[in-house]
Amino acid sequence: MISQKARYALRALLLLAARGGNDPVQIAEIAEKEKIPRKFLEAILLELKKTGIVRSHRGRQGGYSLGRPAKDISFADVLRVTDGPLALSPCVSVMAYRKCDDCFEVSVCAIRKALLAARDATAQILESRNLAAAAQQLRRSGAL
Amino acid sequence: MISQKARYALRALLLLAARGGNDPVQIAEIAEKEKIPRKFLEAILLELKKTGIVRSHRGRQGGYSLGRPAKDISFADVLRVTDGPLALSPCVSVMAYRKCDDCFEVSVCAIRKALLAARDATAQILESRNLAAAAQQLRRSGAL
DNA sequence: CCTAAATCCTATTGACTATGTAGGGATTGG
DNA sequence: CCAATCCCTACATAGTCAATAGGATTTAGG
Repeated sequence: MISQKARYALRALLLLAARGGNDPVQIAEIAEKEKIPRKFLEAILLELKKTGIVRSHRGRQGGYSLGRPAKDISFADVLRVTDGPLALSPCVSVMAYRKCDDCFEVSVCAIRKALLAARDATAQILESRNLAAAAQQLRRSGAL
Repeated sequence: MISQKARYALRALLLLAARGGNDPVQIAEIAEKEKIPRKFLEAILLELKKTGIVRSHRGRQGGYSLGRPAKDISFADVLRVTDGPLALSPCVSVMAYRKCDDCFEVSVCAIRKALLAARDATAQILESRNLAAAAQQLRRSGAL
């Protein structure tokens, strides 16, 4: 299951994507529109900023906007920031490989082979879904 | 990421599958061979038993054996017991559907559409991998 | 029938994580 | 300058994960 943090992040980013424009949107506004606890959202946006997914503008009239075109921000990008690797095991993670603590021999691990196939399937989907497409979908269904 | 519990469960089940035979294997033996904390393994096997994945024999000369043919026990079956639904969100779970707490309208949720595709891809893989195939793989590579 | 060996069951513990809150520091537009 | 805004650190609370403890129940075999 994805975390609540991930849901909040995705909702906030979809709002930014829907705005499209370049003027920053303030935390307070996002929090209110998306019913996200303000201080928690603050922390989430800060993390997203560190990875370049969003950009911030400080001071009066400040706020957040997307760090790159919405079509270049995938669901996988976001989930990796909020929830860590997509993989079901460190030994099948592409972005953050690590041997399992109790694995005696990676190359012959039958569990690993299955989890690797699962990771590839998940990553293929989540990397192909981006904010632009999702926002457009919402627009078409009249939800925005 | 899957839980440690899931790893232990899969390893224990692979051992049972490799034995093939019908005579029960005792907790103590599985724990020692697979380096699993004995009491923890006890709890895991108990859970697996409740869902029919394994069968137990009490009393002297007791122990555990697979509850059905190894080829009919998928990785998905096991992970659902130890780690809950495969889905990344309750609203895309087939085995345990539930509306997300803060979802205003399921039918137009753009997040849901992506997570649903991810679930289908993962489930397709994990339901197709079973203990018999995994055990055979181990046998071929000389790990058993 | 008695006992040893095994599973079954409930409760508890310690460490860690998830979700949020509090308070103030740093920056910048007007 | 000052007020609005993001930035940062610390803390709180509840829940989950991994493991342990201790005994109750069942059964094979003498």
